[in-house]
Amino acid sequence: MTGAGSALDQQLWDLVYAYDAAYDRAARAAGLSAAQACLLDALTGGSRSMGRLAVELLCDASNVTQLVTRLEAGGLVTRVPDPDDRRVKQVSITPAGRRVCRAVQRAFDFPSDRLGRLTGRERSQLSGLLAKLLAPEASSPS
Amino acid sequence: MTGAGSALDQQLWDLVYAYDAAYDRAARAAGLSAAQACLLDALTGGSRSMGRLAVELLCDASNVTQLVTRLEAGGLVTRVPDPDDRRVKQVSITPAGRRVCRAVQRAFDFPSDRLGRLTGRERSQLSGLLAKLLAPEASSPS
DNA sequence: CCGAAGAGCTTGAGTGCCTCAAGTACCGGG
DNA sequence: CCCGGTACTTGAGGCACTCAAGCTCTTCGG
Repeated sequence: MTGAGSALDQQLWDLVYAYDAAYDRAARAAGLSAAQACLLDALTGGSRSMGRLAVELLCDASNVTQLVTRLEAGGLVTRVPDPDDRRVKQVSITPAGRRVCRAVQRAFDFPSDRLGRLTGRERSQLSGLLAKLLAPEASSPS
Repeated sequence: MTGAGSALDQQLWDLVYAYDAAYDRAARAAGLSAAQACLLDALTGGSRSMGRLAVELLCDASNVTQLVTRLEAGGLVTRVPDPDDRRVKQVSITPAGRRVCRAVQRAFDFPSDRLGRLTGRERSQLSGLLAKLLAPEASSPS
């Protein structure tokens, strides 16, 4: 009725909705926004330049500037000029930032809680199905 | 390494991310924000009061006021005082609103595209798994 | 019938995310 | 040395969202 509409569509919507809400709650519980939590998480793998963060987070460079400014004000990241190329700023997570990041992960119990309801067999089934859903577009040949 | 971290966790994240992005693109292609598209979609089932919308969309009443104001300015919804209780405003979708809403649904090809990759058997498997994930908390007994 | 309590919506102030357009500082090649 | 391009920042502006106040209207007790 509503359009495309099988029950599966609805389930998918519900899942995404619940997931988003849970992530937002987890971030907020640690005093961050979802965007800030994402940025911080991206830094757990090591320093990144502003530009690289913009690419990874799929957003504008000036947006990264603002996010980093806020996080830096909170002492969660540092932003230092790269000696090799002084145009570049290297952003790193601080120990405090790492703590907060872990707090977010701990508070984000949605995946473990929910996936924990499945048996090992079900999990691998789900993984296979998701892989099929997520596979890159098999685009038409030239 | 990153934390909780199985491949399944990552797949779930990727799915949600792709889903969100697709919805946002679909809404934007129709000239709406995601929030506006949600509100419009909620109205396809019939008129709703402002308060009811706030409950359904899980947000503040004053937020609804603003969203409706914008949509009304675009001629996509109407807001008329309820004759039975003149405190209440009934919000309804207009024909133009319905058209835009359908445009969003048409542009939001993510679920049909992706779910369309599965066989009927796989879809019902997935549906079963999602039902398990989405089931309300089986809270502990007294 | 009146006045107080409360419901429903709006307004105003404030925050954050996000984008685009300009601007600044710096690299590298001619 | 100058010029084009790169990396980041700044400024302006839009939208989503929240909280506190305010307004209108209903309801209920006296």
